[in-house]
Amino acid sequence: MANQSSSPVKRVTSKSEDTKPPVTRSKRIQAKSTNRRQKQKAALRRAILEAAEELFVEHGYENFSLRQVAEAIGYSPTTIYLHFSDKDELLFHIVVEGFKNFGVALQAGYDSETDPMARLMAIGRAYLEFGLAHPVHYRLMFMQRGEFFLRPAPDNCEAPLDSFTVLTRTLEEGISAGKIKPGDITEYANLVWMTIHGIVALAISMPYLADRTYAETTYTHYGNMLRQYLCT
Amino acid sequence: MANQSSSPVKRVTSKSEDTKPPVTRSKRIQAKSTNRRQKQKAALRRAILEAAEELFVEHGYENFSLRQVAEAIGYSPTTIYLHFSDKDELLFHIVVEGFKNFGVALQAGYDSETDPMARLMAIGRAYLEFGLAHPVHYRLMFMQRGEFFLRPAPDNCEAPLDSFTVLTRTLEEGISAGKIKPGDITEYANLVWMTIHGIVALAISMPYLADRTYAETTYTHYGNMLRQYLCT
DNA sequence: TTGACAAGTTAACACTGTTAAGTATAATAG
DNA sequence: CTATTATACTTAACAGTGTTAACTTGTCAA
Repeated sequence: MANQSSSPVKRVTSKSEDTKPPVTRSKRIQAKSTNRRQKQKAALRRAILEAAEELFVEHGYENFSLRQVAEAIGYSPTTIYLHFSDKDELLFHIVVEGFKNFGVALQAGYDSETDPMARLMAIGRAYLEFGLAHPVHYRLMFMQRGEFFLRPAPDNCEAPLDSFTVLTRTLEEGISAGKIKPGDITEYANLVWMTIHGIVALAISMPYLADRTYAETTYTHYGNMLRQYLCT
Repeated sequence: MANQSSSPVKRVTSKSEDTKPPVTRSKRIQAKSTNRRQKQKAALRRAILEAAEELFVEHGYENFSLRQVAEAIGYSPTTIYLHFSDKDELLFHIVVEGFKNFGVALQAGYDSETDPMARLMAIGRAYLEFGLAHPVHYRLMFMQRGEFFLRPAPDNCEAPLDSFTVLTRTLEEGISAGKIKPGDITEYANLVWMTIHGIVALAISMPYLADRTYAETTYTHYGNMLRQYLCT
């Protein structure tokens, strides 16, 4: 245990490479210390994000404040600025998280069927369900802060736009399989996206008028209309 | 000129009816005075509304403040509260004004054609143009404050919902004329509304992605799809 | 032990919507 | 003609917001 060289000869390992564990005790302590500090920092960052997510869903976009987040995690409001440049960056991370779940939901719709047109309808249904289940997220993602949509994702997260590749792929496969009329895939994707967005968006913005029942019946019409238009 | 009875006999006219001009000079002055004051009050109210409208369009929903309005009209912020109960009521009046223009635009679309299906498409086009021309209003009306949609209009203004009667009427006439497949008119109206809303809303929320060109091509598809679905 | 750096806090600025209290002026009553 | 009252409007304040600068405190390296 005390078999370590405590001689003043210091520079045993190169200073710029951390691949191998340091030799001296002080070096090891130092390494563990910085490691612990980094973990604490990451933990606090995650705590901020989780509290922000929760409070955002609870209070909505308009009534979501950094001071609430600070109070929730038991830190001073300015501490948040040590981890996020401003409120927008925090919101953007909520959006990225939302698109992650959104993409998974659409993919699950794709996976639930094998026929291209059935897949398309399943994706549409997944889209609808996501919007109705997470209205506050959906608002932020598609209605309030649309500029986030094209913003490059922070770190090895997929960009919001990537959530839609499953849609274009479905359309491609449908055309290739001869089940969907040949046509511009981007135009098709926009048509599908925008129309289903209308249903979801109005159901969210005017829940009393365009509630789930309305959304359902409209979705049925929407499905029939789309099938009639896209099917060969 | 001085031929007026200045005798102390006062109560010639009944006190509760203002239909006839008062007899004594003091009564006449009083009447004109209150009239002038009422006009001034109404003028200030209108000035507030106009300044609010302008600043709202200029700065958008998020950055629109009562203090800005007050500064624009040269009054203290609290003066606004003598004419409107709170910020929401001011916004609601902007919405009502927006729906007025919106209804006129849709009606103009209706009037521009005679065939029911052509009218439907003209209404859709008018809807699209309104949204693209007045994105800030459209946001407020359909995306940000959807709860205003069913709120009863203030005074002899038509309610927001009334703007859509032209749509249901067109569908009715189309079915009656045998040009549109029989079906539930409300469901048809919702289908038409929600899908066109999706196009407009995304064009507004993501102008860089779903710009006018995208909206145009999608609208073309939308029109064809709708025709195919609704036409007999 | 000293100096540098990191983490976090306090105080402040410029805003926001909104309310209560105060003021000056005009209309009315005696 | 004076006294009161109502009207129109303002000032000051409250509680809240995002954000910045300056300060304190603790940890580590030399």
